[in-house]
Amino acid sequence: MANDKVTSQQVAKRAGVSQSAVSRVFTPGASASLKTTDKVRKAATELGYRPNVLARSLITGKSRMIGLIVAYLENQFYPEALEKLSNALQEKGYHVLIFMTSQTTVNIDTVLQEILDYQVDGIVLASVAMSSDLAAQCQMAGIPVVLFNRSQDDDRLSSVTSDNIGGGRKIAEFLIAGGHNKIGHITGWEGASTQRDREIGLLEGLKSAGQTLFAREVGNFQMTTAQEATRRMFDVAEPDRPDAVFVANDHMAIVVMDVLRSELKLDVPGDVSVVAYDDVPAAAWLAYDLTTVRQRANQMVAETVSILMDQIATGVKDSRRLAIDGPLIIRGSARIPEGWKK
Amino acid sequence: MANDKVTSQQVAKRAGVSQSAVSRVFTPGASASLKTTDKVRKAATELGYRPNVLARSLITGKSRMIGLIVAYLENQFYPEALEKLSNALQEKGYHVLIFMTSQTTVNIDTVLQEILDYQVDGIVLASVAMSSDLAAQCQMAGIPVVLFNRSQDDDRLSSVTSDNIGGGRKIAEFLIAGGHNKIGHITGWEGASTQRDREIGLLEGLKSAGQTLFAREVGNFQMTTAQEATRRMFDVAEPDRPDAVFVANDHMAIVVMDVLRSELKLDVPGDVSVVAYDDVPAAAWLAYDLTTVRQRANQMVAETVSILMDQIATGVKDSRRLAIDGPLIIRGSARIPEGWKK
DNA sequence: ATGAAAGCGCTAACAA
DNA sequence: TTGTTAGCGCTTTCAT
Repeated sequence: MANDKVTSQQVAKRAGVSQSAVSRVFTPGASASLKTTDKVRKAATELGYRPNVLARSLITGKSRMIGLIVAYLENQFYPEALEKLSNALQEKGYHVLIFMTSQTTVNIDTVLQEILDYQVDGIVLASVAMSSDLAAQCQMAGIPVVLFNRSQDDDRLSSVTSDNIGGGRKIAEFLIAGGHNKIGHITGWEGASTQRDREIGLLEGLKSAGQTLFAREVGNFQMTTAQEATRRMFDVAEPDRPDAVFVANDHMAIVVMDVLRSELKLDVPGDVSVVAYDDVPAAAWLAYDLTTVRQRANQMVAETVSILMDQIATGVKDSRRLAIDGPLIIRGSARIPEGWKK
Repeated sequence: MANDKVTSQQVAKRAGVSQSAVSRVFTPGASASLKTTDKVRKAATELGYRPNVLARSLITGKSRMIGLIVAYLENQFYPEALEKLSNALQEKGYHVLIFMTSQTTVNIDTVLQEILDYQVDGIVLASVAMSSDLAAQCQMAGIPVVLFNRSQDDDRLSSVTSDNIGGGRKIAEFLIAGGHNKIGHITGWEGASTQRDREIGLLEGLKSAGQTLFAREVGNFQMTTAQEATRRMFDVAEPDRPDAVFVANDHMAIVVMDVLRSELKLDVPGDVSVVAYDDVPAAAWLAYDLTTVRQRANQMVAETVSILMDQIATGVKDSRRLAIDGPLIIRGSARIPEGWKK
């Protein structure tokens, strides 16, 4: 019966060795004879002993915990990323300590402080607005920070995003090739780097073709806001109505399509093409069948973990900033240009 | 500049007091004069000192971490619950340490052991198949365990679920009142208590009306499996085709509706009524507009936290097993009986 | 109310 | 390879 609170001391006594011998057996790079190892392991399993990670952390200075700060899990992209991140870290012997910074929470810096109290070995900041440069301070204090799906002008911080500018441009090219010339944009939260970059790419693409943005409304990455934005943009006389719209993420695109079809009786893609960003699972659901730019969550997570592990191992020296290219996934929500390579 | 690794020792020196005085100032129930408190707080902020939670844990035996074991985050119900759980615990000064037990993971007991190594103050097991009675051992060893959205015959363990039997019965009654007499069931994973109970309720309800289950296929709570199940159940000649189906959760119902409509060209609810369980956000999306039994995530989380806090405070004495009633949310995926009270 | 001292469970020198 | 010793940063008696 595995009782809690079995100490290495007790195991030592039972195995007839010193307490440090027990420690060595359970410490990866330590030396112990086969004989001792056997005795200790035997006693340990009999007593149900397992090392106390916290006590170990106190002395090694490594907690083997990574703090994750995330604002909301409603957008499917985040739970997906969290799942992959947690799995990837578990494989390396790390675990994720979660901190939500939802509406109710006072502010992010408070949360960052709290997370530091736990002596985490690294921090992942997912889609969070950072008021201060506290994160940069962490980085400087030697604790690795990586911005996930978000970047910042401050290049002291590492970040992993998709190639949002490239993605925006791909969308513009696709829409233009499809013969659209009244292209609208429903934006995310304008304070987000992802929003900024996606729009930059979109505008660049339009400009190359001699077009400009036909309409623009702010959706804030929120469903309700996007809903109203859609009405403002599309509940107008035909000539003023966009024939295509780039919605800044899939999460909003769902409700955009709902409003377009159920409320305004517009056909997608007959009357208006809808293209979005992320390729969350729901984008593939047939009722939406959304053409969208894929964010390679697997790769983004892998890079995030890689940065973290490198910086933990060798110390925080410099920052890496990655923008991972993602393909446009062609589905049925937007008109497909003649002979377009899938 | 808040440097890491500022100790209470350093603060003490700067404030001109003893190290224990510093500790007292940062320990809730301790006594310190206003004068000392001021001096200490001042020195602390100047140095950027914050207590090391891990060191504190070592002595108090409380880590203020709750371990969450969860299998997959794809079903929206879980990220939603996780978000609420994390928020609720944060308010009480606790934080969630996540452990995924996805396909790749060896087995749950290993994970449970790992989580115990971190000295968590409590464990939430969400929708996980437990092979052994290790969880019961934890409970006995004094560490609170609560099964979330899952129960078990072993009543040593606390659990919080929705009233799955009642929910299943509500669905039967609703479908029967709607005039259906060929009711099918696409099940979840048959090893799950939620599945078992929902089906028990369904069968009870059918029996009361003198009906029996018209068709049954296993969906395993997985989209791909549910897809095949739907084909087997509905790709048949009309007389053998159910006129209604209870899908064991919303997550599967999405794909069931997709197959029904896009692949088999059946109208929902014209040709077949679809009812499910959970009321995840996607159930309300107009393209699905799913009639479903709501699981009150807020309340389930609140109860989970309450059990945890009680048991942490007073010790694990007995177990509580809660089944929270949830309403049937009537939407458009199923025929609505004449004069049905919404 | 405060300081000195002990010790939570462990790792990491240091000798032997 | 092993035991002894000294802490990691903190809380908590115990005196004062």
